[in-house]
Amino acid sequence: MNTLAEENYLKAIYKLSSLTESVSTNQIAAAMETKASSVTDMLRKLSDKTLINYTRYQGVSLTEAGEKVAINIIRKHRLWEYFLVEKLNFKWDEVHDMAEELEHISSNELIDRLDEFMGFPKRDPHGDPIPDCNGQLKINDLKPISALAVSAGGIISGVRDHSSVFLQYLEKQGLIIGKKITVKEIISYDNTVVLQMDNKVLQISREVANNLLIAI
Amino acid sequence: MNTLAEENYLKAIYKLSSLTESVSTNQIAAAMETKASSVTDMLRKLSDKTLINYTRYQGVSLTEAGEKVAINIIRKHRLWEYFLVEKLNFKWDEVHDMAEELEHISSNELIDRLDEFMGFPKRDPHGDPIPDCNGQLKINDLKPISALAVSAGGIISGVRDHSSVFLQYLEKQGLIIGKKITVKEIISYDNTVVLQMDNKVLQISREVANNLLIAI
DNA sequence: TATTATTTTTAGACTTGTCTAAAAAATTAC
DNA sequence: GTAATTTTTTAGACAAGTCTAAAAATAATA
Ligand SMILES: [Mn+2]
Ligand SMILES: [Mn+2]
Ligand SMILES: [Mn+2]
Ligand SMILES: [Mn+2]
Repeated sequence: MNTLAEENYLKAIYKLSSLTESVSTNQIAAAMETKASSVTDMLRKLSDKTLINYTRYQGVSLTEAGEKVAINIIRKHRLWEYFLVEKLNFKWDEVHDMAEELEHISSNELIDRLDEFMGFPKRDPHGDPIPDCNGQLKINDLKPISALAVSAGGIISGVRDHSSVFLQYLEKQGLIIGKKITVKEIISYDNTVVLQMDNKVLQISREVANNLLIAI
Repeated sequence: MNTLAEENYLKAIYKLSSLTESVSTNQIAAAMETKASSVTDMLRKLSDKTLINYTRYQGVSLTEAGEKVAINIIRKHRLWEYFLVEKLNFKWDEVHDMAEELEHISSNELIDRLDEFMGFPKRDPHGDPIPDCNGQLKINDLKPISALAVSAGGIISGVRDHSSVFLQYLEKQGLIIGKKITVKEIISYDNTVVLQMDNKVLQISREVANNLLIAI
């Protein structure tokens, strides 16, 4: 159907589309760690397959067909991540690269059975929603800790940064999904956030507060 | 490490090596459903990487490094097949193409954990032995029903032909792994084999008897 | 052994996906 | 509103893997 490279481009465009309506060549190049000229070549190909809307110099958006493909890749990625963590006992910072390969296994029957085998999980290990087999995706209902006022709180439910270093840092601090936190204070000098969690008090930087999501 | 194409060639050469010591270009081309000229190109590449012993016009054999890679691919293929049948409830004639993709997922840590998750199975759904994580592979101890004399018998333990049509035929006849059979008669005209299984008597052709393996 | 026939390799071309360097278009600055 | 800057596209090249057609080596045959 679609090549591995095509699928990766569609996924990248889909993710960038949540930020801005129209996605630029350079944005895609940065996200995929490739050159703008390579992106242009691929955009023409995806346009020929009517997976994207593209006119030269005008940026791109996914067509309905393209969005369907992208969501399916994301479904596979997140289900495989769930499998790796829940069934094979990997840690949440170890699974991304494996899922990056597994998401390209073509069979939809396989992924639907895997979904069933795991009891139709709703979120991946990083708190991201898993699209169902019809491509329905729960809208994002999480917000960063940095959006909370003093004395507000909630349950840690996701991350915005998926890098190993960040995930390992969170785990070391005990800031894992499911934990309840309350904002005790926001230090005005540098926006450091002081949190209450269990019976501990801990400080996190503005940067961390921006990338740690809670359900309220 | 190695590309998908390289891995597929190494696996094909490994399998052909069990029949003849040295493998020819045309044998590989037939097995991979490709052209001899394509094979020659790839042989030079594999030779440069010292994964095969190759001198022009002389046929090829795997080096130790090449054999290690091949066995690892086969390990992955068979473990994924086992997973698909035992955990996701696929039938034994449905899993080959999916395993053909999954065998190229690179992580060895993943496959070792999958192995552990399933309780270190010894054979795949077709009765083929699964190499362990050190590349140790049980030697083939099965033989075709066609090698049995009248009144001899054994337990159905594997197949030589992995095609869907053959596997579906076997299932329809109830000739599945684990069943005990006895040879009642061999019809001399065309070598049809008359079998006793449970309380039934059934006839299979020479062709089928050649491709159905038993442990004695 | 000389002549066929078969197998294997080379030569040259094509596709996919990538790159660098240069040109063209769109933005931003003055 | 022209000039400088940034963004995007084109031109041309390369590696991987494949193909067809032709040449070279090996094997079979008479
Ligand atoms: Mn991931
Ligand atoms: Mn994730
Ligand atoms: Mn198989
Ligand atoms: Mn098998």
